[in-house]
Amino acid sequence: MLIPSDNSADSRNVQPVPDPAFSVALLNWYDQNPAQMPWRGSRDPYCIWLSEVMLQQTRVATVESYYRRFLERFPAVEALAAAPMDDVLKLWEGLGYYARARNLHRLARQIVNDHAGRFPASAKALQQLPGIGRYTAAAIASIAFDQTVAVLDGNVIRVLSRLIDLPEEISQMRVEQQLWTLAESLLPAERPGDYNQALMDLGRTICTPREPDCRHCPVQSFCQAFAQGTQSLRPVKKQKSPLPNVRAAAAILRDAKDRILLVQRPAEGLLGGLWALPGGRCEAEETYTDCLHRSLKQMLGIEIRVAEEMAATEQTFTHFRLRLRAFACELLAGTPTGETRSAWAAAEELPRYSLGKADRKIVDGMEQWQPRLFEEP
DNA sequence: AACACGGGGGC
DNA sequence: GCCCCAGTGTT
Repeated sequence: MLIPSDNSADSRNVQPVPDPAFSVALLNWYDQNPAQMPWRGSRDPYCIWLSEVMLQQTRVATVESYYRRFLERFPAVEALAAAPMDDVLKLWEGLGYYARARNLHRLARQIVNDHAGRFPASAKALQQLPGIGRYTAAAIASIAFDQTVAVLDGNVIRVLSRLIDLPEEISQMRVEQQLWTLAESLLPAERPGDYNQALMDLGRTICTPREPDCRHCPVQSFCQAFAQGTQSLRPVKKQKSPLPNVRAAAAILRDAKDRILLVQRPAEGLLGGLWALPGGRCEAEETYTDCLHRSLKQMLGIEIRVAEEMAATEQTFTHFRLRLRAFACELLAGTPTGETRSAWAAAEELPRYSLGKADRKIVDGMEQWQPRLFEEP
C-alpha cells in the first residue's frame, strides 16, 4: 500500500510512502512491452519537444503522421526558425489547437536567436518558453536530458487517482497539487524519462478511461481502486454543461477567372492565422444573409449580393457547436481592402492554403456544385 | 478558478 | 452522441 487506504479528512495530508517496488515493476513492464513511436528512443530535445507539443490533448495515433511530415520538412530547429509561419500552419492543418503551432514557431526562433540553437536542460528554464507548461517542461527535461522531474498528464492523473483511489474531483487546484506531489514522490532517481513514459504508456494501453485491463496491469498489487473495485469510478471528473450553438455564414465569391476569395483569420484566437472563406458568426436573431452583408463590409469593405446556399456543415468545438452555411455571392462594389489579408485562390491552389476543417470540407465539395468546364477526354 | 482553444477515435 | 486525449495561456 502506498498510502493509508481510508480517504478521510484526517488522512488527506498524509504523505504517501514511496515504494521502490512500484517503479521497478513499472519499468520492467515498460522494457518487456515496448511501444513503437517515431520519437521513441530519440534523445534529441528538438524531436522530443516537437512530439510533446503535438501530443498535447492529441492521441498518439493522430500525431504519428504529422510528426513524420513535420520532421521531414523541418529536420532541425534552425529549419523551423527560418520558415514562414504559413508553412508551419499548413503542416499543422487538421491537428487543431493552432496556438501550439504559433508558439512552436516563436520558440524555434527564440532558441536559434537567443540560445545559440540549444535547448535549456532544466525543466524550470524550459517552462519559461512559449507553449511549454509544467507537463511539457518535465517531459523534455526527463526524456531528453535525464533530469529527475515528474510528469502529470491525463494518463498519469488517471493512473495515480486509481492508485490511491482518489474520491475527490480532480479539477480542483488542491487535488491537482496533491497529484503532482504524489507523482514526484513515486519518481525513481534512475531512468526518470523511461519511467515517465512507462506511466503514460500504462495509462494509454492498460489503465484506460473505460474498462481498464487490470488483469494485465503490472502495478495491480499497488492499486487501491482495484482493491476496492472502484477503478471505473476514478478519476472523478466534473460534469460538463451542454454546448451552446453558434451559427456562422460563409461567402463563396468568385472572380472572372473563377478563383474564390479567401481571407486570413486574425493571428490570435480561434483557428488563428488559418485561411477561411470570408464571413463570420451570426449575431443573435441575425439572418445568415444579413450576417454576410455585415461581415464582408466590415472585414473587406465590399458590397455583395447573397445568392443561393451551396453547402452546410456542422462542427463541434471544445466549447460550442458550429452550424456553418455557405452561400454563393456576387461582388457588387468595391475591392477587398483593409486590415484583413485576402487572396483570390484558383481551384488548384486551394490545397496550399491552411484551412479549418469546416472550410476545408466546403471547399473540397465545390467541384461537385457545377459541371466542370473542361472534362477530361 | 474558469474559460478558450480542434479534431478525431472509440464505444 | 458522448468521452477524452502525453495541456497551455489568459483573465
